Amino acid sequence: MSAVNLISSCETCTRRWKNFQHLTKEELNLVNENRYEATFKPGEIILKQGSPTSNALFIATGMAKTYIEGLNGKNFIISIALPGRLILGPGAYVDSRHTYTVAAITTVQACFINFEVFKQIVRVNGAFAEGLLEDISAKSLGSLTRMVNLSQKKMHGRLADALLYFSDVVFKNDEYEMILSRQELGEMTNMAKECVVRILKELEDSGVIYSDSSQIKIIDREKLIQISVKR
Amino acid sequence: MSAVNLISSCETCTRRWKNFQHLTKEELNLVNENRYEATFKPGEIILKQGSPTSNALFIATGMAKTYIEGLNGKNFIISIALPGRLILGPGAYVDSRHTYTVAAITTVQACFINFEVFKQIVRVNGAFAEGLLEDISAKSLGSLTRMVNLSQKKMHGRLADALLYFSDVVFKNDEYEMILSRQELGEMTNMAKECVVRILKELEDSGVIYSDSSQIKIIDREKLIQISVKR
DNA sequence: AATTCCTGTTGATATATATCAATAAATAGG
DNA sequence: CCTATTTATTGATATATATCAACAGGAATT
Repeated sequence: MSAVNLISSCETCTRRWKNFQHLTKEELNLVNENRYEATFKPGEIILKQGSPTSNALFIATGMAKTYIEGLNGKNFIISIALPGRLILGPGAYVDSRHTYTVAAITTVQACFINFEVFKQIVRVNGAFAEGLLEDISAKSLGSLTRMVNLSQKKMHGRLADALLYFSDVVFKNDEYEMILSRQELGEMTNMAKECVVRILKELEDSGVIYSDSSQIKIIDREKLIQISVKR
Repeated sequence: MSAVNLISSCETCTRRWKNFQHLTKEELNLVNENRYEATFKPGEIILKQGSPTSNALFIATGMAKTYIEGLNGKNFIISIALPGRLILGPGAYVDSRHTYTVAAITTVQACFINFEVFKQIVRVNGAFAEGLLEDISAKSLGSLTRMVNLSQKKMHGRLADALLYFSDVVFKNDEYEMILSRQELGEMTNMAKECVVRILKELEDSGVIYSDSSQIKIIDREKLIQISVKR
């Protein structure tokens, strides 16, 4: 972890969380004075599940995975953490513990904001509080939808969902590098890695996607959406 | 639905949401002036998924089920709605639509609070906003935990979880009336109704619970918890 | 009381999915 | 550049779970 700040201030940061727009100059300064930066190498853990929520996290550059360490050491990948997004599990307002682990996938430049300061501003700034409520609500809605999808869809549909998530949310492109291993794709879609391999191959054989071990290209998006909805 | 209010005011209501303690007398009056009551018969729909979140809901007496209407008309039961709890899906702060349907199980006396008024108070009262954040966060954390449990546990563990939920959260008693049908228990634990029947029988045969079609009694709680954790 | 319509129950079977074992390919370290 | 280690792939098999079919029992309706 580097001790030198690469970002000069929150005020001028181009990748900052959208909700910071509701802060006064003084509040933004307060945030800026109570943040620190760190750089993580691929694979390194940025936040550990169960540790105290001393900080809210933001990613300036790079990508990370957020996951819950579940039963028998089996992980459950929740999302890909991206620049500009608040990374703060619901535990912050429940048991003051991080709900999930965050681990760097690429090199990650991270920004930590003191959570007590953050929380204090939430108390006095209604618009900021509402922005946080919107953020947490969106994530909560996402969890509910995902829970239903995981429960009611078969493997093909679940994997299609994951492929579309990378295309629509993570890379905003029909062609992208698959930054997760087959094992990890399984941890995201609740399937065994062998099944991930087999279904990716099926999707390729039927002309829906192109795939080699590290690259994915969505060729027939309509069909992929159909698979996502129907199975 | 009755037009007469059975509850005289929020100020004196003994079943009100805990977070109302942070409101000033004026704010509580404002809430009270912008609420209306209604009584629902078993089976009736109180809030419909997808409809506008014009109101936050509270239950004064009775019980309801909250569920998402998922794929192919298959429902997913989220929780049992109980008196004293805020019933407001995350959609309220995302797309202004109810995320799930709420249907009465018993006769339900419900209290509707105008959501715009509610939201306005959130903006100006920091402690109330924080209380709402805690409430929403607790539900979000619950969803995440549930998602992992549904994904990683086998049928026995999932059903054990449901039985413990009724005991610990809904009835606070080791013996209770099973207010859901086998079909609905399946919609809560993601299993076919036939499997619910079979596993309930197994649990009874092995002396963990007593069960007839409408009554459940937890006989060996330790063992039930063990099944919940291990399978 | 007869009828209808649910819900619950049971056994047989089909299907989805995980696990196991073996090998191939890719990657990291020396 | 070679070796060690992880990751990907494939086929065979085991397991978990859903579906189907048939019937029983209760509650509601006529």
